[in-house]
Amino acid sequence: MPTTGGRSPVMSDVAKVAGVSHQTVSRVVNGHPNVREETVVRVRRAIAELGYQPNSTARALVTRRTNVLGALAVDTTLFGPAQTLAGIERAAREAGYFLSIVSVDDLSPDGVAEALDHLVQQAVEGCVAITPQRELAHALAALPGPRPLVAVEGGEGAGFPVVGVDQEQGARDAVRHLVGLGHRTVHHVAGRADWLEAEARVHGWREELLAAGHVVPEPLAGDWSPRSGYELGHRLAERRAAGEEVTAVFVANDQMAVGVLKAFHEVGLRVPDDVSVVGFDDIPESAYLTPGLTTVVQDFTRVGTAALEVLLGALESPDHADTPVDRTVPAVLRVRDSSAPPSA
Amino acid sequence: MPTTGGRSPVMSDVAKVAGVSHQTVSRVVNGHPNVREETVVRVRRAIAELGYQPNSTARALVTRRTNVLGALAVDTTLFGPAQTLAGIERAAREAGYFLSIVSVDDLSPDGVAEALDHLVQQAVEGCVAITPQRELAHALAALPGPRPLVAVEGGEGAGFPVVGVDQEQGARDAVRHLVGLGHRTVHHVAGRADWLEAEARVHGWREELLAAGHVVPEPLAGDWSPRSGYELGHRLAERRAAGEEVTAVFVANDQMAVGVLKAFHEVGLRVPDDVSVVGFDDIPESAYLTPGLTTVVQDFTRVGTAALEVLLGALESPDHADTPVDRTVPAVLRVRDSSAPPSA
DNA sequence: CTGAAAGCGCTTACAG
DNA sequence: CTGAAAGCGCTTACAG
Repeated sequence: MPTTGGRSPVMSDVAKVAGVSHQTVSRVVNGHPNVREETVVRVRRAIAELGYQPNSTARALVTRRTNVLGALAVDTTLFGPAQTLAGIERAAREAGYFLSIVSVDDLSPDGVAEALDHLVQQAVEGCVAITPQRELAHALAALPGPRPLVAVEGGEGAGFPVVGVDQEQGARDAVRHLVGLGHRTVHHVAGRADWLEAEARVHGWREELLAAGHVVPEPLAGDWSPRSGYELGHRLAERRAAGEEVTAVFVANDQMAVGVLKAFHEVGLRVPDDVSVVGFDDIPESAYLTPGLTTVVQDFTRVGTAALEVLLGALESPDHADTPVDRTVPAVLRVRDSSAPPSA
Repeated sequence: MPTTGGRSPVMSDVAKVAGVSHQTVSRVVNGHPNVREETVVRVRRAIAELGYQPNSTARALVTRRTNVLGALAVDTTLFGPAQTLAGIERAAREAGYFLSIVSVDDLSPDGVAEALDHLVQQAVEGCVAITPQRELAHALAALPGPRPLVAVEGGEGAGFPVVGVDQEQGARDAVRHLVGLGHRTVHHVAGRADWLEAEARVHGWREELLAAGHVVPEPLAGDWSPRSGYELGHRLAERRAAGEEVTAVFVANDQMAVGVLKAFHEVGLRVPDDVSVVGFDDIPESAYLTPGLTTVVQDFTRVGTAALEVLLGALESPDHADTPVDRTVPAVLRVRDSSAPPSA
């Protein structure tokens, strides 16, 4: 068996064993036509014999293509971002790309700049950014960074394509469902005020209520956490106890809905008999809460896939980078047991 | 302003502007000593002026260091793996490395081999593998792949360091808590049989029960999902209705515990009055379930950090790569409202 | 169908 | 303290 003296084999080692030049090895490795079948076989055999692995760094240097895509994630600890990231990863791998991730903990301009720099240093060919916060989306637009870039759930009009779930439509569907059940108004426990998704859901909720000719109560500002849902649930219960008409609540995510449910349970408010509750996200637990939570499903996998599709498109035809692509994934209402007509 | 005619500036462009050789630019970029202060200033200025970014690919080719670490993840959609990955990412970034992730959907030897190959192709300098399934851990040990490698929650004795939470101790603590409350036995809803963590929790549960001189009931095999918890919860309720003594249940994760809680609620079994329930993981929802779930906390962030520490150690001293550094992060019982003494 | 030459953008000795 | 030379492992024209 041929040896390379301890170091890992390079292309010319394979060439030597196969009795050809290293260019021919390169042709075989890259599947070029115009190589004699017999030569291909000989080279293949030499490759297998030596356990040769092409050096991707050397290839990248000359082709100027690193084959790596970047993902800028905000908090992969949250359900949505984690799901989306998984979808992106899978789509990237299937497209033959490597995926390098960097999460940004620090949302200050400096923090974001540093994260972007991390990606640029790595010479990613493109990047998808999960940018749910308004601040982040703006920083991204202003800063130099990897291009092309597509944003997930970021704000529109920032100069790059945006892919995301139709938050407003999802919120409207939730409210319409509740209104259709006969509720005369719907309260809202909102997500973090600095998140664009929270804003869009507030907007959809308000618009739908207005369209139905109903009163729009003051929304309660949460932070996505079960704890905030719990606290605001108690706040709503107090309002109800004080005489306000609280018969239906649209909660901006399922985790907060868990807290709302607990608060209502503690004060003896029955769901859905006394108050209906609708969430957003459809986390795995939602169907198995008591009662099963009516919610708005976001298909994060599809968002991830769509984001990568748009990115790949921009990579292939940089000129058409602003071609209109299908960037919005519909949200789907899933009715379970936590919503019902108001009791008479 | 100097131009580079459209292409991005390279080291020799900077050299020209600064009036030095490109080697001197290299010295400045890499912070080498023995460069005249005035020269440093000139070079720095030229770098800023041109917006020069060193080409990491070219550097990697000659230094043979890519500065990228790999992460092999199994299902980043699950709570634990996602958290761990986030911890690894942060630790890698702080150590100055890039992190490339590849998730493996297909657990067959071929699927795992492909995922490993993806990492090898990328010339990662090291890799951490989140390998909760027995099969995956074994495949990893048998297959060629990136080295050094550290496994998270993988099986011991596979030839590489393993970092993880002490599952068995966590399970024992949960059971001891329940037994200490006065329960004469504790039932168990287990996780997926092919997961090492599920196995370790079963083992800890059994050992503790045995140590306390109690009967060990047949465990019920779930799959981590709320749905399986729900179905098995009903199974347990039936057993109880049939006269079996079911007063305490240790559920292998919180998501299944959610399902168990729902099942018990449906048949009118009160928690903790009739049956105590203890989970595992401490997902964000757990404190806000009804009742608040007693559970075993896993510090995934710490696991991720520890994994990277071990990997970095192996990178620095390859000779001591097999030093026994199997690191174990303790699990911590968090008592809430779902566990209480058995009713008389 | 195949090989000799050049070069991708750096770093590492080696001189001076 | 600084520069000329060589080379990392590939791919891309260019010949033949």
